Amino acid sequence: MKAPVSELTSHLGFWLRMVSNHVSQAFAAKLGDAGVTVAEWCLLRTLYGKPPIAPSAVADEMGLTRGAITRLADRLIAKALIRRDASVHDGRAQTLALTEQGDALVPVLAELADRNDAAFFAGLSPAERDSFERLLKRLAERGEMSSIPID
Amino acid sequence: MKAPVSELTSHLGFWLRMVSNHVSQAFAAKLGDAGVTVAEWCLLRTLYGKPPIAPSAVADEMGLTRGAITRLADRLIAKALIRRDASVHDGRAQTLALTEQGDALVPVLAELADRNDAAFFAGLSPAERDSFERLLKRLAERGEMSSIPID
DNA sequence: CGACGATGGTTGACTAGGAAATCAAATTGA
DNA sequence: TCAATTTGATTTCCTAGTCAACCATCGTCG
Repeated sequence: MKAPVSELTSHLGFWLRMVSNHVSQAFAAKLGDAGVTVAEWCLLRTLYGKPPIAPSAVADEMGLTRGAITRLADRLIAKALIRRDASVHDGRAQTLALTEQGDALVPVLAELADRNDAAFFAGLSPAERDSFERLLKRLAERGEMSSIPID
Repeated sequence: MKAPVSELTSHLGFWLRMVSNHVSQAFAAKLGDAGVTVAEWCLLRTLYGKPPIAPSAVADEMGLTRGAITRLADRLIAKALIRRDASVHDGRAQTLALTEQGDALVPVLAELADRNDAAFFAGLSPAERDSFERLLKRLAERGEMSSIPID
């Protein structure tokens, strides 16, 4: 007697991904209206309220490669939302920082993020939301997850 | 007095994505050892135990475009795991079906999926896992999510 | 002091997906 | 019946990542 092959839907990971994708796609659509992608938002938010920071540090924080940060930064520079300057101390190094426009945009996008999150989890009671958050954070901690999730 | 701009980490969606990405990446690595991607696994599992099915139906089920299915199928055909045949009834239509090798591989990959899921959620008690699943399914139902989540 | 390995960043080749144009076959209707 | 529309699938072009090769500069040590 052979065990049946498990369904895709029999895994918690399946439902996790399903819900996660929908939340992100809804958020991506809202951000899209504002002319930025999710990755761009993450970079903007990462730079917000901090002194200029090295691309390599951003790469570590966001869990992307340096090459990805170079290109991501290129796009945001083209949109005049961030600035790239040569480091004073190190001829190889660069720093990334928000422009005034970028700085002004972050609160607007943060508001979108707040609303997206609220809308999606409105179906849960406060107690359920709390429980959900606790479980997610426990899984994150246990799995030693740290970098900002992009895709 | 201005409200502070919310942190990335202040959103449930952030933690959801974080955990979801780690589960998927761990699974992707395991599948990678077996020579397939997550999307390929989803397609293989979708074809398993069914009569030959149209690419367009697969696209709907998996939530990918038809173009994506064409290419995904191309890759799996190159690996001799699936077969594409012209429909008898309709000169435009094709059907996709597992080859013998594909059929034999699915249970192996399903086992990987089972183990990946079990390992990741081992940190939760049965009651917690149950609660987590219930919440995810409620969110999925409420958000009218149906297609298989790929990325 | 000067060569040489390490480090910071960029670039090229590749992968995987989406949107829209395209092609061929089927269906519809005047 | 046959022209027009619709439908199934593929293809082209674009976006956004990775990996690995590369370039320049820094720091070290002989």
